[in-house]
This record gives sequence, structure tokens and C-alpha cells, in this order.
Amino acid sequence: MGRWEPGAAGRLRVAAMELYAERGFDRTTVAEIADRAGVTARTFFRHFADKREVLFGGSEQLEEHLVAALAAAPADASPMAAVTAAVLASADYFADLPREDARRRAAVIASTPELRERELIKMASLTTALAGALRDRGVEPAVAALAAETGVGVFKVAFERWIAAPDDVPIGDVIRATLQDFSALTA
Amino acid sequence: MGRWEPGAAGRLRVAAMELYAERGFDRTTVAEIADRAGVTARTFFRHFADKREVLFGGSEQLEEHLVAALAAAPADASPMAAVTAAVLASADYFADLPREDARRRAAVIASTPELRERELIKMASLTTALAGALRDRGVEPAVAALAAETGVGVFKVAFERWIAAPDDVPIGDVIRATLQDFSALTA
DNA sequence: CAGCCTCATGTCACTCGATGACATCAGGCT
DNA sequence: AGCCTGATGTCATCGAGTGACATGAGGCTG
Repeated sequence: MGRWEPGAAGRLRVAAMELYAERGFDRTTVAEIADRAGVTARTFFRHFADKREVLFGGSEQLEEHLVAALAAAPADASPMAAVTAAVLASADYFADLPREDARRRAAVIASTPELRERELIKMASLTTALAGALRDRGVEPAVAALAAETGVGVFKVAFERWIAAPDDVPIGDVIRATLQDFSALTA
Repeated sequence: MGRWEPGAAGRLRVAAMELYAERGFDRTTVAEIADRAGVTARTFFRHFADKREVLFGGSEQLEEHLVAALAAAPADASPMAAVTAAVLASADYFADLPREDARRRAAVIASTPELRERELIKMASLTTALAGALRDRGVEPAVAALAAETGVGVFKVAFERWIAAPDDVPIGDVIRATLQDFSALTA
């Protein structure tokens, strides 16, 4: 594994992000991304299932991380309490990610319906995973689905708030504030 | 407007639904759908933006209906109460839709990630619309987003339950039961 | 009634995303 | 030295989606 410049996947990710930001997702061809990364278009599709997937690298790890946090909650915790633990656990996942990177990525995704679709299905996958983890704890399916749906909803809102917040506001604070707002909402 | 068989859009919708159900979304070409509907592929794209959109006809009306219901809630109703009114209003939107049709459509969508993506973005659009309607009532943006996110989550779960329920269980009952489960969850 | 206009559709040509089949070649292994 | 492996390049092809232009029935106007 060394004949070519290593790290093709990483170069493709960087090139794609740059080009999507520069001229927009639709006005960027896979061939252009591949060129900038020094490979062919065929190689692009060997690393990423499609033109969108190149922007959604770490989503599986996030999912695993939150599921693990949910599973680690005390056995006698209520469904909402377990989900809350999972949402809070997202903080340390994003802790080391420069907020400016997150902003740029979010801006690109927000500007293209196709990319928004892809992000939404990642969130849906997260919802399904959390619901499954809840059922594993003995929570009734319908209740598990509701709790997962709710938790991911809170996560989405919190993430958007974090993007929009000043750089000195830590993500944990944003999440806790959002959870508090949610409590007030349903009180 | 009468030289050709009228109702091309409707015929295309029927043909697409049939073919997607018969052989799957990916193994169906737009040319085949158009053939069955008696038009050309070019005409398909004059009626529908892309191959998926043909399955998501009434989603704008649903959105308008729920937004109207939310707006019609008493001015002093809480955000969650207003959202609850909107979710309940979906009942009369689906009242006249044969449940078997809904089941078939849901099965096709569930079997194809691409179609799930499209459905998710319709739900996201609904979320945005409800949040906007809440802000119009003077609800704070972050709270509006949370309430809308929550309401659509409940709607999703209720709709799935309705699909799975026996034919003699009215949709209103399913929605009310889901709302009750949600209350219990956050109590 | 002739001529014109409109507008949904057909036809043609083209770009680009995505995939399968096969070739290539550096490095490791026997 | 010869073989195997795995990432990549090359070639061919399908299908989605779009722009430009042609066509022809029905309605409208003079």
C-alpha cells in the first residue's frame, strides 16, 4: 500500500469540501474533485458511495458514541433520562472539532437540498439506533421510538445553536440549555 | 388543453407506483414509467422534478393544512398545545385515504434509501413550516424549533402506528394515543 | 373562416453520476 | 525469482436530468 500518494480518501474529502464551498455542490463535478485530489473519478467512487457521502465521514462514529452512552445509563433510568445522557454525550464528540470547520460544513449542506437529504437520513439512522438501544433496555417499542425521535430533535436544535453561538460558549452549555428549554416546553 | 389524453401527471403517478412496487425503485427507469403512461421520458420531467418526486404529491397540502390548524389555535394556547392541535388536524387529512394505499406507498418508500431521504426532507420542511407558524404567534425561535421538532416526531410515530394498525382503528384514536404516550414520557 | 397564438408534448443532443470489466504495477511473501 | 494482493487507471455503458427546437390541436381575433 504505498505506490501512490497515500491518503486518497482524505485528499478527496478536502478537495470536495473546498470545491463545494467555492462554486456549489451542483456546479462541481466528481471529475474535478478527483483531479484536485490527484486521482481519477473512478477512484472517487471506490472511496465514497456517491458524490454526497464524501461530506459525511464521521457519522457512524457519532452514532456509536451516542448509542454507547445510552446503553451506559443506569438500568433504572427512565427512557427520557437515558436519551438525555446520550444527547449530553455528543458534547465530547464535538469537543475537538474546530467550530469554524463545522460552520463551513453546515453552510455547504444547508445550501443544497440534496445534501440536506443526506444529512437527514443520517439523523434518521441515529434515531433508529437510539430507539433500538432503548428497546434493548426493555422500553416498549412505541415509547422507544418517541423518546428517540425527541432526543434527536433536541440534538438537532442544540447543534444548530452551537454553530450559531460565539466561540467561547462551550458545546456542553448549549446542549444543557437546550435540554432545559425542552423541559420547560413540556412542563 | 385536449389534444392528448388528459391527466398525464396522474397516469405517471399510477405507473410509477406500480413499477416501483413490482420491481423496485432502482430497477425501474423513467422511460418505462413514461411508456406505461403513454408519454415520453421528457414529459415525465416536465411534471416531476425527478424520479422520486412522483411519489410525494400531496405533501404541500398536508403542510398547509397543519400550519393552518396551528395558526387557528387559541392565541393563549401554549406552544405545545398549538403543536398538538396541528398534529391532531392531520387526522382529517388522512381520513379519506384508503389505508391500503398508504401501506403500499410506505412499503415502497421504506425499501429504498433514496425515497426515504426524500420523505425525510418533506418532514423537515413540515418542521420548518410549523416552527415558522409558532414564531408568528410570538414564540421564541429556539422554543419554536423544539416544539416543531417534537410535534413532527410525534406525527411520524403516529403515522407509522396507523399504518400498522387494524383497519377498524380510526386514525384519530392512534394520534391521541401517541400524544398520550408522549405526555407520559416527559412526565 | 383564415391566420395566429398558446402550450403540452415530442425529438434530439448532451452532460454527468454511477458501475462493471479488465489492465497495471509496487510491495510483500514464499 | 516468481507469485499474490490491493489500490488505482482505463474503457465502455447505462440512466438521470436538461436545454433547444419542432409540432400540432384548440382557442382567439379580425
